[in-house]
Amino acid sequence: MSAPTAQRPRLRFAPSPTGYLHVGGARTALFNWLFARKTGGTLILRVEDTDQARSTEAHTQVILDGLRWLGIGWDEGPYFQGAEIERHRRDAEQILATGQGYRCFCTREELEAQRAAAPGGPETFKYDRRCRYLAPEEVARRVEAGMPFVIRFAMPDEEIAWDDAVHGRIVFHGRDLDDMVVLRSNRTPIYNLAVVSDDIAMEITHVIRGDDHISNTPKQIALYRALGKTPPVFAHVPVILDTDGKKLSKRRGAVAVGDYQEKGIYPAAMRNFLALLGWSPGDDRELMSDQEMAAAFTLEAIQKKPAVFDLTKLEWMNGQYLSSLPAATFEPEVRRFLEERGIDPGARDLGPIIDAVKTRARTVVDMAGRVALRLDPSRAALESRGEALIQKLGAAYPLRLEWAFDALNAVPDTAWHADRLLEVLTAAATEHGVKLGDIMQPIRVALTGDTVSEPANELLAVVGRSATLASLTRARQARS
RNA sequence: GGCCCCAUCGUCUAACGGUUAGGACACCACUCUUUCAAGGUGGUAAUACGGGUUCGAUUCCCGUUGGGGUCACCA
Repeated sequence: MSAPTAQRPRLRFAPSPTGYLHVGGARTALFNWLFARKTGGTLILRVEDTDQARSTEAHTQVILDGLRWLGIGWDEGPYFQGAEIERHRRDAEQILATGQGYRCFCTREELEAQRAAAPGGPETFKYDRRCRYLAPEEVARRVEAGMPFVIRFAMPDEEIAWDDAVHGRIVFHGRDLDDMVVLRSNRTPIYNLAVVSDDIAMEITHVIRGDDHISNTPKQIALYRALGKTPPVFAHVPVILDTDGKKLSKRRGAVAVGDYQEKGIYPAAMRNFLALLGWSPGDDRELMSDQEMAAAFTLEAIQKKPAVFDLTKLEWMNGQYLSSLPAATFEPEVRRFLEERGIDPGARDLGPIIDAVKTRARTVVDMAGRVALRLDPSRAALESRGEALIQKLGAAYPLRLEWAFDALNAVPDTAWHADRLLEVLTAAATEHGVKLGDIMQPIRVALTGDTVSEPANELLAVVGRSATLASLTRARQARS
């Protein structure tokens, strides 16, 4: 019962607008996107908003924005499931009309009572199918009397199996499955029916979705059969776990893609990292472009087991992107961050500063922070990563800053460039009988509050003469 | 509890019967730069357990253990 592989695959990503865009969902979208690009297929975005209670317009926006930020585009949509209720209803009626479904008059209260009284606990409750065998006259009488009813699907007592593209063959049996409701008493469709109805209407050929849908799949396959249609290829991708092996949760870390945007993760790095979470090209490549990933992508190469989200590796990978891309790539984003911090770089060209710091930055936020420090070193007081060095040096710290000050003070503004500054500082170190590093490192700490930066002479060149001298004076006085 | 899925270094993974079990992050060491990083080189570190099948199992089968998913008039 393999899928109808049409010439061009048709994929869909179908989020529910009941919250933010989860990184797991983002990765599912990414896999769909890569597969579509690999095969020349069409990716459709479908918003599954049939849960009126929880779906909101705002959530829909957040999800679309997240996808756009990540750089995952779609070819059709967004379509809204809620707009297709009439078709869902028709499909439910067809199931009823062909004898594959039945009216159930049991009330929620009755069902709840039965569930509560289930011997093995509420989790073990299965509907006893009492309405399935109601006499036709009785059904007619109740309908006549205006009794409310739902339409249930009569689950066939047969094997339901499929060849999952990532898991291989998965086998269920109809006897283990409930006679699920497909149409509520208020005539609105239940999820599984809506999904199947939509996937049929959209001629979806490949359903790539989360692992948590595995148990829905046999139910949906049964519905395809009932509607006389062939099911698509299914590919169930595993979930993403937190460092402690638990499901990624809001409490422990960032789960929404918006969180990563705020952290200063670069979208291409995020795509690269997410793709490698549960998938690999089969060789040792890690830093890959979208084109390379799409070319190497196959459903079969997706990992069966859940992957742990390693933020450290994401940041490493992000750093790789930051240092290899031109400064102009990040300038708009850096300006945005500066603005948020109330820093106005004016007309100054940020390019050279970004180039100076990008090798050492792991996130765009980190990068922007370093840029801010070079624009105005007086902010260094806010940093404290150089504290250990200052403690270690003790009285030598202000002394070395004094040497640096004297040497630099003699350099005229017109000669204030990296090469000249290196000569001057080297001479000063020699004169006082210390290593160059012994004078460079205190300068670095005094200006940035950090022990890590570009070469100190380059740093000074970017910061400028007056700001440098002012900073050295301030740092010295603070410590003497 | 029923049904289903899963199991290689701490983490992401490669090896789809024969490898000294490879790569990456992290960590450690060395190296380069008369400075910190970055880079380069090297190192520590894994096939959950027990049975089979086979000349030979990370790989195939069964079981155990351990994780996970799911069981609504939610999606």
